[in-house]
Amino acid sequence: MSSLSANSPPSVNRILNQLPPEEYKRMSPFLEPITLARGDVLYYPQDPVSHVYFPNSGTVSVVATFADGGSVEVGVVGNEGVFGINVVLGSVTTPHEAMVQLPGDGMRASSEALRREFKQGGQLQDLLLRYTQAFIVQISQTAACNKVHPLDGRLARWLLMICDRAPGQDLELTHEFIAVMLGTRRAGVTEAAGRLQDEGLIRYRRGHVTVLDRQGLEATSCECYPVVKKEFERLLGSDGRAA
Amino acid sequence: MSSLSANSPPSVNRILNQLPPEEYKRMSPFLEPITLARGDVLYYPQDPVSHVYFPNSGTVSVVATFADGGSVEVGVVGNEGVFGINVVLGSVTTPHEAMVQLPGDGMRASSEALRREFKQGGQLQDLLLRYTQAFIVQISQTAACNKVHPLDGRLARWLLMICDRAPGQDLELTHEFIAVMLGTRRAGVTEAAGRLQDEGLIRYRRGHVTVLDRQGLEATSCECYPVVKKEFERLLGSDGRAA
DNA sequence: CGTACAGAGTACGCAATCGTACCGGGGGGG
DNA sequence: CCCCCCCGGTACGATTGCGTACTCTGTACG
Repeated sequence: MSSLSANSPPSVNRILNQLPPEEYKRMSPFLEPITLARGDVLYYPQDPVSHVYFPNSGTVSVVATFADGGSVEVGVVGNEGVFGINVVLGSVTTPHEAMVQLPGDGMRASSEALRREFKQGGQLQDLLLRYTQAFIVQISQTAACNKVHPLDGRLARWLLMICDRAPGQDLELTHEFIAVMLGTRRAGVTEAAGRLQDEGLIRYRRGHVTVLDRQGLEATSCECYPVVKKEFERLLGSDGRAA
Repeated sequence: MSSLSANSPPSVNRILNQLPPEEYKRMSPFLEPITLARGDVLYYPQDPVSHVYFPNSGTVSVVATFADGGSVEVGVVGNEGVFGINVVLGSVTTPHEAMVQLPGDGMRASSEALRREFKQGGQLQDLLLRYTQAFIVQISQTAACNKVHPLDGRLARWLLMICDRAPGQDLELTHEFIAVMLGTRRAGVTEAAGRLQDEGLIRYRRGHVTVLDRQGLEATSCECYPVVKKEFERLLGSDGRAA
């Protein structure tokens, strides 16, 4: 696995990992380890964001929620990034929700500490801004994708994105949960996932999805997957993981 | 019209307008006036962005394009913002296209000059980052909206967003053009626009759309319009325009 | 060992939108 | 002045996905 490449040991947050020693030292008093448990809601819409999260493993979904109870994922954060950039951009709240999708762990920093360090203008600023740009591309592509691409391709793309941010090929996911993320019916996911399984690309059973044929999935996925992946690699360094 | 409010004279870019005099003075040698003509493409996907655009009037659409020729708008920039933030975030290219939707004018700065001034960490940095956050919210909400909201509501929302950034109520827009922005069929826009017209909310004729009943449009629009608008007002100041 | 329940399979009619195509009118250019 | 073409109205079947609802089956728990 390329996950052992120098740039990105597995289970280490890649932004923190790329900080020069002295910057990391400055920040470390304000960093505390945390665990991310499945389904944890880090923030509800309009909640003040008191801490910024740097996952080491697991994934966090950024989700837009609607008055009628509907919801759609707009972005995913794994160990390649950070949740809470809004605080360095100038706002302690966002209208979106952040919830843990795949469990894992990570570090978090208080918003004030991070903002203070950001203002220093060092490497951290640079990394956070580059990540912001990559994240914007991810959201933008999702916006377009949600409109024009049919479910099968979007499901394949979503599984790949999650898989890129997960330690193995086996993902603990239910159709129900995937449906919430993709903004469709649970039954719709069952149908689409069934088709992917028939083609031998994935296998699933009661709350588990296993990726069997990564290349096949990429072929089924809509073109949005490579677009975003390439941008992440270009902006945050390519090492085959979480890109 | 509230467009005469102190913070935001009509036809002045609100980011440049909020700069302290000395910062504006530092930048002014690198600013040049430009006109934005309908249909101009400021940048094609993957083109290096040599200049950052600050519209005074008119609107610029950020559009995602697909291999099959399809396209969807992911965001709009008017005099409340800037096109090209990606260069200060760390990348001279984006995978998206920027095209002029409503003609107007504005200023542009060379990417290097802007990046240099941004690094100074003054008010410009603050303004650009806050705008970035607002823009992220706009894109995110669009991502979700594109998936779950029917065309009528999305069309109403889109017209309101454009109207907020236009000097008057009369917009030079064809159904064809709107269809490209919303990522639907031209015929679909004709049908939806017909319904809005039947309800007396808008009137249109050969390339012109006039907003007759703003409040009615807001009532028909999906909930995404107020969500984004409030964020823009909160982050960039409220003056009733371009928010 | 039994039961309760979450997760998944499936089916039905329906609504929205698609892709396409053809038509008519208005207005600008030759 | 006329013609052409851009713009908009409309129609058609096809498709995708929705809402709902009923069923079945692992599996966790008592």
